[in-house]
Amino acid sequence: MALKSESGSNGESNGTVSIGLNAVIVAVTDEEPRLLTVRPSGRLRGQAGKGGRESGALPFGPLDPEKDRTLELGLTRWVREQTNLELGYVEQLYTFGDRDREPRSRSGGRRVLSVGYLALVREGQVAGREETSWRPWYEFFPWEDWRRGRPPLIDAAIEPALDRWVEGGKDPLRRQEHRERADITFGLRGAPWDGERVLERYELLYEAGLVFEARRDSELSSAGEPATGMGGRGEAGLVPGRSMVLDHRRIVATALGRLRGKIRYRPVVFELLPPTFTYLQLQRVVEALAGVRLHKQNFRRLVEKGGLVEGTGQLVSDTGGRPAELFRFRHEVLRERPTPGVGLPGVHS
Amino acid sequence: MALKSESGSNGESNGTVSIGLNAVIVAVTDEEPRLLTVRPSGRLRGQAGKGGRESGALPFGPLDPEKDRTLELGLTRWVREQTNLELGYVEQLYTFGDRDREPRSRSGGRRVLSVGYLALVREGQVAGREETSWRPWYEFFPWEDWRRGRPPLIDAAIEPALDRWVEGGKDPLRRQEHRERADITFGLRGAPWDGERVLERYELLYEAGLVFEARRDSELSSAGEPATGMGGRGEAGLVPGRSMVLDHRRIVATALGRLRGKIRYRPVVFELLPPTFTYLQLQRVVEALAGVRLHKQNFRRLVEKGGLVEGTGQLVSDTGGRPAELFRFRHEVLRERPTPGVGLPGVHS
DNA sequence: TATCCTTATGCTAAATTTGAGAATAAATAG
DNA sequence: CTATTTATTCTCAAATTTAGCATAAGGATA
Repeated sequence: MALKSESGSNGESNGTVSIGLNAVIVAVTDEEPRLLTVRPSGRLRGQAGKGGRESGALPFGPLDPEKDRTLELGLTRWVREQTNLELGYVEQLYTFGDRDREPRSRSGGRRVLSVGYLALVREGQVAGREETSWRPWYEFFPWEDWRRGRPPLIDAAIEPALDRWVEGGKDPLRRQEHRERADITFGLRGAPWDGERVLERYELLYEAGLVFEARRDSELSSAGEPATGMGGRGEAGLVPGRSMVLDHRRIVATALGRLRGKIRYRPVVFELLPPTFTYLQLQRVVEALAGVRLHKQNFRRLVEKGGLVEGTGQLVSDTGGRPAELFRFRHEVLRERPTPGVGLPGVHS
Repeated sequence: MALKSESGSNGESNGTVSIGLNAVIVAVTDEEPRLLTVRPSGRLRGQAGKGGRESGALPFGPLDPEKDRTLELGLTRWVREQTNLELGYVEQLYTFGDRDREPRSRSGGRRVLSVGYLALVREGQVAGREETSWRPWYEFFPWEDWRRGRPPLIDAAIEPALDRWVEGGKDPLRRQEHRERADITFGLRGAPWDGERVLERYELLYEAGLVFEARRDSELSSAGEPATGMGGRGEAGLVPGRSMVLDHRRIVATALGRLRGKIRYRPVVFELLPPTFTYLQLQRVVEALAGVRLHKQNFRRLVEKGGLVEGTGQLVSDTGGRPAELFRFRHEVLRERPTPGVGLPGVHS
């Protein structure tokens, strides 16, 4: 038998779907990474956050198959039209196509895929629309911010809840797997914390029914059994953290994980900084993204040795101490080093 | 004005497109990374390779919006149905949606997006269909295989061709940019070679009109001017390397780059190996993927220290020398180290 | 003004990791 | 038995990283 690809239409799909583009637009202001959110609307309004915690949504727009030559151009076009933001760095993240990503009416029976993008903009730029706001990233993922040490909510809320989830496993083998997975993703019982596993952590919490979206989705799905170990008990037993509409928090988790990985081998941080900056500014932005504090002198040495920046000779004296020199990104580094990123020196200052 | 997302349909697209899933299925046999290709068919047959060099296509299948709950399940379903292969490791690569990816008739006017996946299968497994074949990866990208040193075709064919491309730039600024880009992506004029920039290299060659696909696409597009610096001169001036249908070679380039990056921080190599293996087998697979030779003793030390494998006590004596011990992947490493990959020690044996 | 506080920047000693290869072990081919 | 081949263990020097110490240079304040 021949492969399907041998058949007439070249095998590239028969059923149709519509495509939405979602943008995770990130900026860092006041040492806080933020993302641009819009207020959820229509039948999504109030879907999340009924328990008092308000919810957000990512900006999105449809792909216009006629006008938009490429996905990325489509994205930058409607972002420009809607928010006046001119996206510099844009990177495709992932295409989300689970049928259940929108549990209720499936857009009139039509399947909706959404292509997620990560975009970085300079500090200070803001969209002027009323419905949009820059929200601190870590409001959605409080357990990801280790800049002031291990977040207390891990021991206080997450670990015990995950323990319950593990215990609730059907058979010993299942429980063993759950235990393993919980330990690895959240660095429990001596396992190390891996800053890049943002998505794994969110998905584990979802599976364990510990984030709002999980409960919302299971309540909405008329047929299916609810995910392991959760019932419709309001917000009781939920882990802290602002929820989002549909699967948007998952998309943001993907973005954060990707960005944390990327800063280490590509000079993307500079997309978030003004043209000139001090070493400390640079360090604060890296720390904000990585979610950890870094050793100042070693960070400096690493960046220096990497040839990532060059001094401008100018000094700024609003540092609260000795004036600091302003540096700028050294473009030439791109042709000198294979992986010009900011290696993260050991944590803590 | 409100964002579009405020409007009724939740903003997620209006126009419809169809979705194809493309799989880059990789195995390593005889120290050679190979990918599963199918013979191009229908109006694609003979589109590429008319100059004698035959062309290939990636296996693909449509997404069935009704049946397939998730994209990944859809992929594994039709791969299983068509090839009997049971995909273990599957990773989404990228969604390709350029309108011009298929220059001619656009599937009856309907836009086609394709979601590319990377799948790893164990050495030895092969699909039984006649129309499929495992082709060495580096036939498509001869310049990526540095295991026997810098590929001569870089100096012989690529560098001079890129020089011409650079010289053909319209203005000095353009030429400067082209020069920079050529140097960085191909490691010319003292710039280092970065094994992970596979896609950048392919795209540069495409832009410079040095791969078959570029010429094919520009000939097919009735309206547009041909890309800089190429004309319809048969295969003259093309860089060696087997071409593929549509944008499939671009997808494969994405896969190779991603895989090269990934082996360094996730233990994915083991997906390509039998359950037990010798150090040299492991090393050969890593070398095959990375496209470089590694220092044997240091590689061993690195893998050992990383706790990636554990000895089985069994020996195999078909090594041609002293018998080697068989090792297996140590699952526990996942909970011990944040980034359990095979760091690449310095090149050369 | 002298002192203290703060941040910036330079420097170093110890510990680790890496790069290159010598040395030894254990098989097979003649 | 000897040469050859691959496996495995060690060593040593060079490079990098970690964790601080020390000095510089502002502003604030007694």
